[in-house]
Amino acid sequence: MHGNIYIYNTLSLSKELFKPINKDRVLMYVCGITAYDLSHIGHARAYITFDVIYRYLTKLGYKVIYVRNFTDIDDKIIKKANEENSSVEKISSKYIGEYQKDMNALNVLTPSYEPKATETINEMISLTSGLIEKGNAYESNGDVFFRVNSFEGYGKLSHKNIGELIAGSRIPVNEEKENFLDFALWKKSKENEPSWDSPWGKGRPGWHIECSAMSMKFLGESIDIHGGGSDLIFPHHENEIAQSESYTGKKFVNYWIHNGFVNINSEKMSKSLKNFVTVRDALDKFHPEVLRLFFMFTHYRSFIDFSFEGVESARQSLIRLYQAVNLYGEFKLLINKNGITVKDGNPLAAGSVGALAAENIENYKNDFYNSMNDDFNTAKAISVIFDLVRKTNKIINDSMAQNVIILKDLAFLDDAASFIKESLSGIFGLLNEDPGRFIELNLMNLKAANVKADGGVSIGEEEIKKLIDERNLFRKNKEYASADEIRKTLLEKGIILEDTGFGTTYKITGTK
RNA sequence: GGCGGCAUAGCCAAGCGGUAAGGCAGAGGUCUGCAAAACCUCUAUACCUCGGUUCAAUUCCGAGUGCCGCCUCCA
Repeated sequence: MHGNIYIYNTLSLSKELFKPINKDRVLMYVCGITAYDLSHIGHARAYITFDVIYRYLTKLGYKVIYVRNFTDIDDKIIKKANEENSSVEKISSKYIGEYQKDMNALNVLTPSYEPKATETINEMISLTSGLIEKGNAYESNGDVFFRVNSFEGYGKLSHKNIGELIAGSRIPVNEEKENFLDFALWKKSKENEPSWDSPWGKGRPGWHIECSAMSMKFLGESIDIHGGGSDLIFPHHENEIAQSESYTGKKFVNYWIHNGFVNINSEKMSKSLKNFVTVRDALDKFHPEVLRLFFMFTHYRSFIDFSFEGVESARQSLIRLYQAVNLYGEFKLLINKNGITVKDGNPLAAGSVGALAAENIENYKNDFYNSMNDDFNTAKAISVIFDLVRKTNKIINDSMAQNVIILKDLAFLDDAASFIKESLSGIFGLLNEDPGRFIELNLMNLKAANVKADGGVSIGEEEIKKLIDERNLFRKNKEYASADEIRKTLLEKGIILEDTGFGTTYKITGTK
């Protein structure tokens, strides 16, 4: 364990010391998707946010039981099924599948449980019955509504005043309801809609009741963390509290965590504005780790503007991280080949090899964990990693220049490398690719982006290699004019040459 | 109208009482025949405005301005 965690709780609008109900275990529930369409990057941000929280708490040693549900019965799904002449079951299972593909691609870990609403109907019915018995709900012509006035704490999460809500309402009054704020726990089903038998006739569950039912079924009556997008605060989460606490008489959730929204070019992302970006589209243009890093550069509660420039910036940053890992790998290889002398002893003169030997990896670790403990401040935690990267790059460069490294620096380097790996990979879900391959692919993309990816290349690998050999012969003989001529010829065919310490490599950029 | 949030360098973004993290871009340098890549170094003297509290405010309080979200399905 690394210190105390403080979490911003929507209930109190402030950061609170995190104390799980059971000190070794965390019960966490996150509202999942309604399966009727492809997921967009807003979903990606939400689930990456909670993925990092899940990974981090697990890393700290907590046994985290994480539930993330699927809403597979709902008005929108029914509408979509009708439009496509399909069935609710087919539509929901299709989009659940698509969602899982997206989450896997984004390296979002699978929660402990992923229940579907339709698998929890019995629990919802008994919850609803119980609420009627207690006087917190009433049946009205086949529908069952929650009586908002029966729950004293209504509004405590969204910090709303019920009286003002009524005053400001423009919603047409539903005649079946006693009060316009009352919300449906059970809906009488219409013709050709999926339905289940209930004490109130055939019907289907309302939306809010499912999360209470699933949360209680898998995690119990009181849990530690409940999360979701900030748009769910009202009315969804407010309603969950009302029905759950009325039913159990216990506090439903101790810490409410809500992530901020994703905007597109400073505008709210919405279907009516047609500025939706699906996860699919984003992954088409960017590596999943780039997207993860992009989100983690901003605190999870802030809104984030999704722009090409922003993600591009994150991509360059990720390359820098991979370059550092790569540099370290090459350096270790050099040491193994005895290209660098490892010597014991004290740091040499200030400013040269060993001047950094006093660095202690623990300082960086503490900074990192303190940042994460402060309401999961990934942006700050990442800055610590970048500091470390600069430090290790410098040590390696200095050592390579003098072909010598002292033991203390080497030890620091090894510790730093494993810490970078464990934090970025384990907690942030990054750096899971082979560094060399990642760098090559991404630098290639960078160039290709300026030319058009489909540029025709009218030259084979054999010929390229032959020309490279010819050119290197010219270079060896210092006949640079001829050497440059070959480079130019290849460039015209869409091939860029790069002379590295390991020989000449080439990249295909296309010619258009 | 009610509730909540945000305003920090060219761009993005942390910090939130003791004098400005990090990333991208940019500029120098190292390396290289040249180039590319990489690495290093540098890059904020009114932190939206005006008041107030304080020895000290970007950081707290008040007012203002400008954005944004929720109040209706929504991650």
